Amino acid sequence: MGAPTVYDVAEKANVSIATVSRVYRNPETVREQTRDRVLAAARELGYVPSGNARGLASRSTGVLGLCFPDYADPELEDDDSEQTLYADEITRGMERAARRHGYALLIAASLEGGPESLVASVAGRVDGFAVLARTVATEDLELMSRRLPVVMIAGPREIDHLDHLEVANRDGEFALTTHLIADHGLRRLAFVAGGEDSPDAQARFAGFQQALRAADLPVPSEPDARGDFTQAGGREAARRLLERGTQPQAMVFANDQMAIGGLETLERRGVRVPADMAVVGFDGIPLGRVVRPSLTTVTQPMRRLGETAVDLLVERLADPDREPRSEMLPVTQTRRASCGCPEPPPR
Amino acid sequence: MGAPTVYDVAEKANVSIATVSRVYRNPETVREQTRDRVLAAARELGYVPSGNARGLASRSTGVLGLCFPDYADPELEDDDSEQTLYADEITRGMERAARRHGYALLIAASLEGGPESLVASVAGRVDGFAVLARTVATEDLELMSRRLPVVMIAGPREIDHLDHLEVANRDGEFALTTHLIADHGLRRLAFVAGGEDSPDAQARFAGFQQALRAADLPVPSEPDARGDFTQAGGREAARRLLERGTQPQAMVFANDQMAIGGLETLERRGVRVPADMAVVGFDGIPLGRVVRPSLTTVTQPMRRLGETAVDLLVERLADPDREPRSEMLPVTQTRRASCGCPEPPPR
DNA sequence: CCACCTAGTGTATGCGCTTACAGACAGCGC
DNA sequence: GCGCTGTCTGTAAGCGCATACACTAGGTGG
Repeated sequence: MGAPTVYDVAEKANVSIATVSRVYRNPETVREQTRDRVLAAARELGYVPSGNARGLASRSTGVLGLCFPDYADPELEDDDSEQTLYADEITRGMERAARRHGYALLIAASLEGGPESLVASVAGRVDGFAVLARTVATEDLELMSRRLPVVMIAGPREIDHLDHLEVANRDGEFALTTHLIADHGLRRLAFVAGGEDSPDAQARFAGFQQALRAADLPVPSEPDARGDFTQAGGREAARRLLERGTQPQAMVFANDQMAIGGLETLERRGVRVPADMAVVGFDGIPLGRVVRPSLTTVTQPMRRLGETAVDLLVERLADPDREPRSEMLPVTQTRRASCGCPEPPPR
Repeated sequence: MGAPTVYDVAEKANVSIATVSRVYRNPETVREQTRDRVLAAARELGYVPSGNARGLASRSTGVLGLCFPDYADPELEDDDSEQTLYADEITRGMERAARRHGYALLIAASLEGGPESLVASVAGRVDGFAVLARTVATEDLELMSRRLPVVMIAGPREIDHLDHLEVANRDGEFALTTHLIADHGLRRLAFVAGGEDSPDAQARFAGFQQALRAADLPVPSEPDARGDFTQAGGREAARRLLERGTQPQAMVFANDQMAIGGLETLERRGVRVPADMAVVGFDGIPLGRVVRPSLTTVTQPMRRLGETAVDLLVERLADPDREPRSEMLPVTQTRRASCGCPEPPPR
């Protein structure tokens, strides 16, 4: 029953446990002949080093953690796919980068069970972790960051000694809006915001405003409509915008899901896109490539977000006293048909 | 620098380390007053139990692992979304179930670095793990399964003492094909297979054959075309099928991505779907709901797959001598427009 | 030929926790 | 009053490994 340990291997290979350990930690310090004997014994016994013991002795776990929001309610399905995708792609990026650095990745969705259990389930098991958005209560973050490196991804920068990572929401929306104005000659643009408190949506709106200002167009102080980041929200917002007195020439949605919902409403109302109405989103989800007309959007570097998060953690692990860093990742513009640009080839 | 330990807390709370430990493991065995004192001290010190030490002492890590294929090549983008989605949804399901059972989830994509590193990075860190598809080399599986519970998800059952989990590929394809024949009166059906060695695709083809046989239609011994599970593969396969002498009335694709590629080809060639050609897929990816015509398919219970995997692991952890189990999860049919059924309402 | 290194290995300690086991102390019935 | 029970807490022995340090054997240069 009991799994084989260094002792078993040492005995079988006629060496001491220290040598067995060295074979795994610093193979170059062990004579080749001895090393082979140990590895043979290990293989024969089915020995695998215990991560626990190793971690305890070397006071490091070799594991990085990621806390992300648990949108994955069984009821929800497609409308949450942006959010899960968001998390999934970041997870993937982190996993790759972590592995490259020799770490494994522990993931933990939040909510349910309270933050207490989240913190407990992650902290003490990892060497450092990343927090996606506002997943973890501030006080817990405070607590944890006293113990180990924490990097905040796309979340509020409430704790200023944490490393921090975000995407250029504002710049991206500025550039995209400017594209509509400058390249397509549009003047009446409506902005559909997301959740009230989403810093992402706020930054995007700011970029939108900035673009109007730069073009000497009237700058609204509030978004023209508000959705909740879902397709349904986008459908509804588009409906309301169509019912206003003077219709806009373009709808700028704070994310792709809403934009796609907006396209549905427009199609049903017989409004031609992009001829009568330009539509753009934000995020760059795969769906945007498939809907008709295909969606012009700002593509976020999700995977790089995850990779960079790991890089920051690894850096800090190497140098705990390094100054906290804040990085902003650039976004790219994806011009497709819904803004009036030509449909890109099918690849 | 050193993080606070039980000793620090014990000293501050004027108790022994055993009591501190008990406060966390078996709170009910500690007098309330003592417990509060300990918790207060812990909070003040910022104490969090070390997972390593805990695991070592109690010989269990409280962590479950998941190994999945690393499709996430930076080059690939949308065409791999089915596969990543597959893995992501299962991951999500596992994460939820694991948390429900009090476990955390460690994930590890394979490839790159060889199986050695995969095994090493996961085993010895977890109490058990799930393997998605043919992610792990058989010999490593053999090795690992001697040490801890392993459940194989949707992979070959090469090792018969492992718990095993799959979806009803054959039944699902049988039912869907039968729907085309019985409800839509189609007689000439073509099957587009996936990768040569995919057991999933094979089972689906078997279901397809079975349906033809049941309807007294000629049963092909080989798929009519073969793709590689990508949209591009589907486009190409559809093209070849159209160039054959007698065209089929329906194309049955082994997965949704290929089916969507097929739709593209058909649209470009002016073949009306479903009037001139029915198209069905398999998987139930979100894209299928959005493409026009919307895709009829067999929906896999991805998330439940993950949840069930965890259930199996937890069961086996509780009773290591239990007989190995093999479960087959049912699939559901999703009838949309591409087979000739009416377009479902937009939700 | 001896002091001195170097490469390779062994010994012993401790990482921070869990958990038998033992002890202390109060309440209880006889 | 005594033993007994039950409740609460402390003592101590590891869990499986990493690693500082000690040690050995074989060079090396003087």
